Amino acid sequence: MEYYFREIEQKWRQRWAENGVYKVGVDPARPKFYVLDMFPYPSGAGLHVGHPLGYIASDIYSRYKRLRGFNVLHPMGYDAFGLPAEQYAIQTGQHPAVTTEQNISRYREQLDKLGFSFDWSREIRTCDPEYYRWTQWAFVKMFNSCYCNDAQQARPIEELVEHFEAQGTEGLNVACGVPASFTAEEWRAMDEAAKEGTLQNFRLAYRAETLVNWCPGLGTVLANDEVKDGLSVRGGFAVEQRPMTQWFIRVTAYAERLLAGLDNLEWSDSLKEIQRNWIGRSEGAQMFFDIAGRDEKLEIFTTRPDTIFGVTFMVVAPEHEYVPLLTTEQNREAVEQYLEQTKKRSERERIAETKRMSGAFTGSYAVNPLNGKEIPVYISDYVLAGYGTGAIMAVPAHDSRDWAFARHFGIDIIPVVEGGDISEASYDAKSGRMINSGFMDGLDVKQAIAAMLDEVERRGLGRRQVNYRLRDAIFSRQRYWGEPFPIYYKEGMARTLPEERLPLELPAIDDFSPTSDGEPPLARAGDWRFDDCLLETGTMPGFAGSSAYYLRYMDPRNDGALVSREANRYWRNVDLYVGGIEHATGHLIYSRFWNKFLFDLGEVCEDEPFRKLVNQGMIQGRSNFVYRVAGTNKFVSFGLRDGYRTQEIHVDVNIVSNDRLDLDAFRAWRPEFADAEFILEDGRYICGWAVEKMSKSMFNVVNPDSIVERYGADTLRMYEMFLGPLEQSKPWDTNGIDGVHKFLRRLWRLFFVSDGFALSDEPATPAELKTLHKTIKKIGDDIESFSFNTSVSAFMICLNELGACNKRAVLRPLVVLLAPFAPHIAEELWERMGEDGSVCDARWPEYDGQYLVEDSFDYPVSFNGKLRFKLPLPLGLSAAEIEQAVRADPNTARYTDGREPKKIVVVPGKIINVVV
RNA sequence: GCGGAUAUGGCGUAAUUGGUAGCCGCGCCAGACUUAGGAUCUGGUGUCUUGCGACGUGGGGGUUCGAGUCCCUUUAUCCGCACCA
Repeated sequence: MEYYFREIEQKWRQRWAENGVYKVGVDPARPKFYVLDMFPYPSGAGLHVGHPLGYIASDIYSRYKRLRGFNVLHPMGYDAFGLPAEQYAIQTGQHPAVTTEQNISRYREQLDKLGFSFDWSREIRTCDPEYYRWTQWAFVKMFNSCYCNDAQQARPIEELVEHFEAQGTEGLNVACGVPASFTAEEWRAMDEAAKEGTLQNFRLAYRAETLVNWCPGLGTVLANDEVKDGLSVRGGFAVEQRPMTQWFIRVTAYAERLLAGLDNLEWSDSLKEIQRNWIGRSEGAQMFFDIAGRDEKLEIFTTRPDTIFGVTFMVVAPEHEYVPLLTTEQNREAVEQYLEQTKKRSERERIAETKRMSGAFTGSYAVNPLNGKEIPVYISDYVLAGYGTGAIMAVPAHDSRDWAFARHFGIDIIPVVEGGDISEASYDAKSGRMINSGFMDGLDVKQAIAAMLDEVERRGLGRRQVNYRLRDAIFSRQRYWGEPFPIYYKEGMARTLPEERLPLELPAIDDFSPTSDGEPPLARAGDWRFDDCLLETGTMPGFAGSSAYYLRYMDPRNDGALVSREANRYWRNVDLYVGGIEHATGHLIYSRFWNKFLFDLGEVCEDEPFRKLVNQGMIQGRSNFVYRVAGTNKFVSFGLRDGYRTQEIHVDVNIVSNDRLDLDAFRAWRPEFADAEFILEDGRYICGWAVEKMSKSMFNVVNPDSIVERYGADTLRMYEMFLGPLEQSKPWDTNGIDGVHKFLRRLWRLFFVSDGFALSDEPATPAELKTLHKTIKKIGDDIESFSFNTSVSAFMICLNELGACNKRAVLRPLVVLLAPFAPHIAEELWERMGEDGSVCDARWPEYDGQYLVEDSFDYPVSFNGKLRFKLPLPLGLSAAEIEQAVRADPNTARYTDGREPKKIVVVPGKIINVVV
């Protein structure tokens, strides 16, 4: 009987849904396991064949865990707020809610065809008010919290106020934007607005004016992880730096915990490394330099305090607050000209011109605190306003940027570390002996750093300091399709909505572009007010909704809490998270922050959200080409194209199979090719190919629906796994899917005898048992280690070895093994075998070690490392006995020319090596 | 520039973690059944060589009885960060 996959798959999809086979709930009697996929943004283009890769892997793992007796939570939902829907709305006037809804149904339809074991009763959408209510709720909590550095924990803002009332900033160690210092009296003397202004400096969600990434193309600000190479990640529009007042989340308060927490996570080293670099911890010193003739001091940060004797100038960022103060009358014109010039340069140009040094002398001098020398202070945009203090001490001898600057402006270059040649380039050494450095002379760089740090603190020139590259997250977007802020403004002060007013729902508007005076679209809503006060018109960024969604899945319909204590204590956190590495510096940082914050509040019981994380590789496109003979409508096959002048044209990969073009389909593809003629090789037209990004314009997008239609979901699932290691990026190549499909068909046929379903109850032979148990062990080991590609191979090997076996004793366990990979066919066979219930609830077979043990072994015998022959010997011989057998073997005499071997190396069960 | 990863037949890949390199699949070749099939089954298929055999895991060197695997060095590709002081 033929393997009629279409009917089988449809039948089981329906059955699973009707019987709620994948519904789960809290069950203290069973161990839990939480498997999560990164939920998709439902884009208009629908799913392509690359999207399900991670979902298939996580589904296999979920089903496996379930067969192993775990209560598996495996939910799915949609990250439904976002820019593309809104951009589309601006163009077409269609409400984003409408298009999003349409896209979601399309996604659901596509996902349903793939046989996932999602518990859809737990579906969530970030744009659902019942969901984003809890995003807003968390934001209010952040607004009302600060971060105590001593306790390393978020604390209620009231505690901070109490502290101010009692002792001002005295003894305060709370994360803040700019250091503040005032007494209790001064605090009490402040009016409400001043107090609020002060508190903003400490709140975990706060408003501040700083330089932000403004994207005119999108009409909104963006967080650092949303900008790449000076362009917006979404849309690729230019981004500029602009001072604006925006909402921020004080992620930096958690920098140390975000860094330390990585150590205990089962994440790939490369992903951890990306996060470590993004957090960018560096140890060094904060130091103050006197400004000649002034009371103010210039504060800098350096990781190399040891090089202080090599400092020959100072540089401050163009945006530094001291620039007006430092600029003398004679230099005013030059400085202003430079400021003008840097302002005009876009972020992109600035990045592109990193090698060109530019700057201006301010006219002021700073004093080197160690040797009292006066050194000039410059401004230059190679110093960033946003990092450290926006000012540096420049050591041209040992820093390439400082060196280039010094060369350009003719400033002294004084070496302080021995061994480099500084005439042509700086000597950026991190070790070596100190010279020209007073008390540090002769010390190694490492010792010198320690010595200098002591000296700095002893003399009160500054102190040890840790700096982070991580910035606070810009949290507002001047857009419509996002979570509204639970914030209103009264007397110029931001206030949070009372909790009972949440969710604050998005108002209906019909024009999604900014207002004529540049206000965000929400300003168009007629009644965007609370208590007669204006509500915040910005909305939250994309990462807001995805930062705690894994918690909501635990208890998705709870209207009294984000997640109940009971559900949270049971499901705890995500045991396995599968998703793309592109979220390394965005979502995966923010949700860790969000979770830690909720942990501090006692709302959740785990400090880290995702215990183990697997990054599936990206699926690239594999394009096909035809070769048109120049100036004709003739197409020459790939192998013959060298004889012609040809033009390479992308051809739809869906009308190509194994690089062989379907000629009729090609003629029908586009009118211009209707009369195409072909120059064939061996009667076929062979296409060329290349690996490219999967995109419509390259005609290399493969839709999973078409594969499911042609081969079935089970084949697609297994083939995607068979393609290669899960974590590796690879092109989608449909060549070879036949092999997997053939496997399923062959397997199917084993269960039938002359077209009728029939299994033999004969006992299995030792050889069959050996194959079976080998496979059980292999599949189990492979799933545990996410080597799904090799497990698919193992199934095929198993089938090759079994031949025409149709014994229940062998095939029944095999069906269970197969169930995670190809659930539909497994379910069908399970039913036909007369088994009770769903194969989902079967027990994973245990392998029996006795069948894996060999009784003899063909020892490869090599002479001086070269394999010469194989010697079959029974297992269990001692090394000495094996050596005896080798000496006695006539072959040995042949390869040693009759001489005694010098040495015989025996690795029992592996190899024998004879050294002659 | 800094950090991370990868490199194996015509192609995707595998290798018990230092022990017979190339499992499994695609493709290709041959055959069987058949005769419009892009179906099914069987066998073969790293390179060179008529053969014996030699060579072979990006290149070069090393450790070892033995290296795809470990060490040094180098090249190429991909990813992340990027004037981060």
